[in-house]
This record gives sequence, C-alpha cells and structure tokens, in this order.
Amino acid sequence: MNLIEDTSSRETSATRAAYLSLREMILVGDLPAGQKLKIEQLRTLLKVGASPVREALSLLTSDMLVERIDQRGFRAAPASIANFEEILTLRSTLEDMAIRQSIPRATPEWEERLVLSHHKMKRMEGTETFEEAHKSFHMALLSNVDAPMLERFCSQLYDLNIRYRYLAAGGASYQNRDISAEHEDIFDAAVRGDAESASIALLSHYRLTGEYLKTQLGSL
Amino acid sequence: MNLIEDTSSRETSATRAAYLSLREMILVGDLPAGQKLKIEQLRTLLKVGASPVREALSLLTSDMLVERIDQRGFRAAPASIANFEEILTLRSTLEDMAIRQSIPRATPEWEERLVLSHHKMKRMEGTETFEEAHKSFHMALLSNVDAPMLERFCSQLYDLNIRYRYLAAGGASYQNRDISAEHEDIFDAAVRGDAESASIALLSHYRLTGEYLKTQLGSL
DNA sequence: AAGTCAATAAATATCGATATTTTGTCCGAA
DNA sequence: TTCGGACAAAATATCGATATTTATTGACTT
Repeated sequence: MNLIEDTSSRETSATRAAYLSLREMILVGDLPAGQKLKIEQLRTLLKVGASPVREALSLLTSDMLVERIDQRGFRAAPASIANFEEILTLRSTLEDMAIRQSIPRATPEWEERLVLSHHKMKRMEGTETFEEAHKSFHMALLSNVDAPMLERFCSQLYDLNIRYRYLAAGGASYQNRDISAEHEDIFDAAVRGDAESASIALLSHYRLTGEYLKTQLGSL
Repeated sequence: MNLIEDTSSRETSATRAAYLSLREMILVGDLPAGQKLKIEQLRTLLKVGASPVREALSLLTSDMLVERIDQRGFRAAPASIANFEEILTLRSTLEDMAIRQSIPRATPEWEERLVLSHHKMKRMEGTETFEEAHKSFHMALLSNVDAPMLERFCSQLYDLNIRYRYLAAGGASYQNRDISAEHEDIFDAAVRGDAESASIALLSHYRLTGEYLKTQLGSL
C-alpha cells in the first residue's frame, strides 16, 4: 500500500533536514558561536545517524557557519567584532556591485518580484517571519544580476550577518531610525531604475544598521 | 614502540586525503567539468570508505568545485565562458580590495614573505611546481590583509581560475606577453609600498591573462 | 510506432558497529 | 608543587551492510 505522503513521510533527505535545522540553530543562537558541536549529541537531538550529521556539518562549513578541525570535530563559527566588521565591508562591496548590475537589467518580472517581496516584508513587520521576508526583499533586489557566484556570496554574507542581529537582540533594541523608510528609499530608487541612488541608500542602510549593532555588541 | 612516521603511517584523516586528491583531480581536469562523480567509483579509486568520500565531496562544494544534487549525488562543477568571466570579475574586485589593504600594512615579515615567494616562483618557471609557487606569490601579496574571509574568497577564486588554465592548455599556448615582467611590476610596486600601482598592475595582469584564455576557450 | 507502466538494475543515502585519536585524570618522580 | 607519563574515558573517524531512491529496460496497450 502506497500511503500518500501526509504526515510522517520524508520531504527530503536526512542530510538536508539536518543541514536546515543546524543552520537555523546556529543563526538564531541556539548553538552559540564557538561552541563545540559533538556528533553524538546532535545525532540524538536530530534523530538521525552520524553520517548525515557529519555531512550536514561539512556543508555548513561552506557557509562559514561551522568550522572543521581535522580529527577534532566541528564547532560553531566564532563571532567577534572584527568578524562582524569584515562581513559588513564585504557585503557593502559585493551588494554594491550586484545592485548596480541588477537594476539596469530590469525586466517586468523582476519589478514584480520586487514589489511583491517589498509588500510582504511590510506586512510581516513585527511578526516572527519578518526575518525571512526581509531577506527575500534584499535578495530580490540583487536577483536580476546574471552572476550566480556573486548572488551566493551575498546570500552567505547576509546569513552571517543575521547571527549578529540575534546576538545583539539581548540589549534594548530601540533604534532611533525609521527602517521602513530606509527600505522604502531603496525600493523606490530600484523601481525607478536609479541604480546610483539605490546603491547609496542600500549601503547607508547597512552602515546605519552596522553602527547600531556594534553599540549592542559590547559583550564580544 | 612508537614507530616514527616513515612510510605507511597516516599523515592526516582519510577525509582530508580524499579531499586533496579529488580537488587536484578536478583542478587539472582528470575529473572533467560537469562529470558525474559516483561514490562507488571514487571509493575504489581512493581506497577509502564511502563516508570519507561523501564528506570530501561535501567539503568541495564549499569551494564551488563540486555540485551536490539532493538524492542524486555529486558532479564536478560545470565550466563555461560565463562562469569564467564571473570569476575574473569577482577576482578583480576582491583582490583589488585586498591588495589595497595589504600593502599599507606592510611589515618586514610580510616583505620577506613576498621576496621569498617571488624568488621561488621565478626559480620554478617551466617546472611542474610552478603553479603552486605562482599561487603562493599571489596569495603572499594579499596575506597582510587582516580579513580572513576576504583571503578565503580570493583563494577560492584563484583555484577556480586554475581550472580554466588547464582547460585552455590544449591550444597552442604561445602568448605574446612577458608574464615575468608583469609579475615583476606587481612585485616592485608592492615592495615599494605603492598600492595604487600594484593594484593596477595586478588587475592588468588578470585582464590580459583572462583575454588570452578566452581566445583558447572556444570549445566551451 | 509511440507512450505508459511495471519490474529490474544501479546508485545514493543511511545506519550501527568498530577502530583510531584526542582529551582528561591520577600518580609518582624531580 | 610541578612536570611528565601512563591509564581511562570520551569523541571522532571510518568501515561494511542495508534500506531508499533514482535510472533503465522492456513488455503491453492504443
């Protein structure tokens, strides 16, 4: 009897499931930066064998979220102010490059993607799925660049940055800024086809967020 | 009795050995771009179990030398002119950034590293270890940048580029250029502390190599 | 003859057990 | 007390076997 996949069937491989779980746990801080990641411990936590766990951890080294020390296992990538600043610098350079390539190639489909993701992001403000929508918006901005590796780098760096947002979230998170307005500026310039303004607004957005986060990250 | 490691003892883990072998095979083209990489086949070739092979392949996806398709195994990353051009563009941007940070931070140690690697590279001209020395020289130029991720990106992109050199090596490899002189220019500017000139010379070196390689890559 | 579906073959993914290496601890000698 | 060094415990790395999934073949229907 071929049971229709309704409840318990596997959507994907155990490795992929483990990869996604571990990644999320590292991003939000359930697995703190620098922590040793013991195979056996994760094996029981994720209810899979050692092989998928090891493979997932190996894949996470791609994303620079996990460090692998030969013969000595894995650990969650350490966090530091210096690392945060490097992420910020690289992100600024690469996203600048990407958005300046993306906007001039504007197509109706791209504009629609942009409008939609911007709308969804505004709708999600304050909810727990905002993070996801926020990333979608930022990636949509760059999604028209015909450069897969550049996109991948930007996505990686975006994720690395998220971790620091969660790390900073402990402090009083009141910000003296109107973030929606910043997004609006980027969005407007992009739709208008003004790559120069869009890039400036985007980088300003990152710089301001970066400076704010740094004040909250004294603990590092 | 603690036998000194002389013949058969393992230098490192099986995974690391497999990783290095596979990487080399992909770089030089023994495993052609786009080819399916079957576990069993590699398992017997490398004389290790399936786990280290899978783990090595997972690690190689970090380097963008291997693609992983869930539930459908691995394949050597495809090659194309577009990919080659993207590598060239990213490399130019990132190495420009790196060398401009690296040179102003010059220290005696760094200068010595540079002099040494440059000397070794000249000595190796025409030999089979030239590739290695060439990479060492280029990495030494950037090695003074206090930005681990940037260094890693540059190193990755360098390796990706190597593959195209091997792909192009079939054609008549006569080049109407004096490559030693180009290296000399970069080296002199770097030692002199002239980041601007060094960057210009470096990027010119990459651009010229890129244009030459493109003429040899018609087959893609 | 083309397309579909079932049966077979091949390859991937995963598990459980074991070997190897690293880490931690305790004891004795300087 | 401290520094090594052996022993014990823990964790990693690896293997071999098996379960799942995907790819292939070939008969059967239209």
